[in-house]
Amino acid sequence: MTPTRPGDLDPIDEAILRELAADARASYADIGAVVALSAPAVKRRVDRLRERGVVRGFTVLLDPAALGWETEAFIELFCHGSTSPATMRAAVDRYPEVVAASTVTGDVDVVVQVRARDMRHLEQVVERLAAEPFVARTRSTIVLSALVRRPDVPPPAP
Amino acid sequence: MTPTRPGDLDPIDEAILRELAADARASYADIGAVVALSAPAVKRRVDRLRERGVVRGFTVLLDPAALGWETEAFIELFCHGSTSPATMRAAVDRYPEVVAASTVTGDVDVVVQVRARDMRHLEQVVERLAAEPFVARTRSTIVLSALVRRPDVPPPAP
DNA sequence: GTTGAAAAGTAGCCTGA
DNA sequence: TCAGGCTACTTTTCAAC
Repeated sequence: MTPTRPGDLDPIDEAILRELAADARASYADIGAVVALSAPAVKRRVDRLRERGVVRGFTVLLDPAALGWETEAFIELFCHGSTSPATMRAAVDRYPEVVAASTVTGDVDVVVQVRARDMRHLEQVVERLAAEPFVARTRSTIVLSALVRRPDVPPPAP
Repeated sequence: MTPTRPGDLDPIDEAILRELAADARASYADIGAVVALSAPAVKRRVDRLRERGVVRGFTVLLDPAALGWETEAFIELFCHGSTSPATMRAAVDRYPEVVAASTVTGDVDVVVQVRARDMRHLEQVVERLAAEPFVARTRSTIVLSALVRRPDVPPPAP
C-alpha cells in the first residue's frame, strides 16, 4: 500500500511526466493526445506541477564525449571528524567537473561523481579534492562503460 | 591544448547548449538574444547538434521524493568470470528502479544506482539483483543526502 | 538574417461533475 | 468549486529566400 499523501500525483499527472521525460519539448497538444486532455488542460497541469516543485525544470541530454568529457569516475571521500554536509556541499559545488555528490552510509563519507577530459585531468581533480581541508583520503573508481543512464520517471503503476 | 577534432563544438554551440541545459523549453529567440544570433540561426544549430548526436534529447527534471522515490543507493555487483557488458546491460535494463549502471575498474565489476520507494523496496531490488545468474555477490551503499546533482554541460572555456 | 505562413502557447470564459 | 473544453489572441516555429 502506498501512503496516499495529500498532493500525490494522479495517474494523468504521471502520464504527462512520462511524456515530458521522453521529450521535454513535446507540444501540449501532443501530450494531450496521449493522456486524453486538451492542450490548455495539459499546460495547466504542468504549470501546477512546476508550482508544487514536482517539476524542477527542463534540460537537454548531451553526449558527454562530444563535449570533451571522455573520462568518468567515482571518487570516494573519507572525511575528518564531523564535517557538516553544508561544508562538503560548498566545497564540491566549486568543481565544474562534479556531476553528482552524495553523503552515504558505510566507511566512505561522500561519493563524488566526476567527469574529466582525460586521465590527466581526472588526476588533477582527485588531487584537488584530496587537498580539501576536510578530506582525510580518497579512493577512486574509473568508469569503464556506461551501461544504462536514465532520467527520473514516475514509478510504473503497481 | 585541446585536440580540435573535426566536428568539435564552437563557442556559440557551447553557449546554446548551456542555455538549453538551464532551460530546455527556452525559445530559440530567447537563446538567440544570449548568443547574438537570430532565432532561425539558433534552430539550425540545434537541429545540427541533434543530427550529430551531441544533443540526445530533452527531459524534465523531477523531484524524486515527489514521485515516491524516497530511497537511493549504490549497489555494487561482483560478477562471475567474464560476463559480457551486453549481458549486464540487458539484465540491469529490466529494472525500472535503476537510474544508472556502469562497469568500473577495481574489485567491483558494476556499480548500479537505484531509486526505491523505501528500504523494503530497496531490499527487494538488491535481492533480485543478487539473484541474477551472473552476480556472485553485491555490496550496497545507501545515499544519505544528495549534495549536488547537475546535468552534463559543456566545459567552461579554458 | 529576414520574411511570412503554420503551429504552439496562453489567458479568459463557459460548462458540467 | 474545481478541473476541463473552447475560443481568440499572441508568440514561436520553421522553411523559403
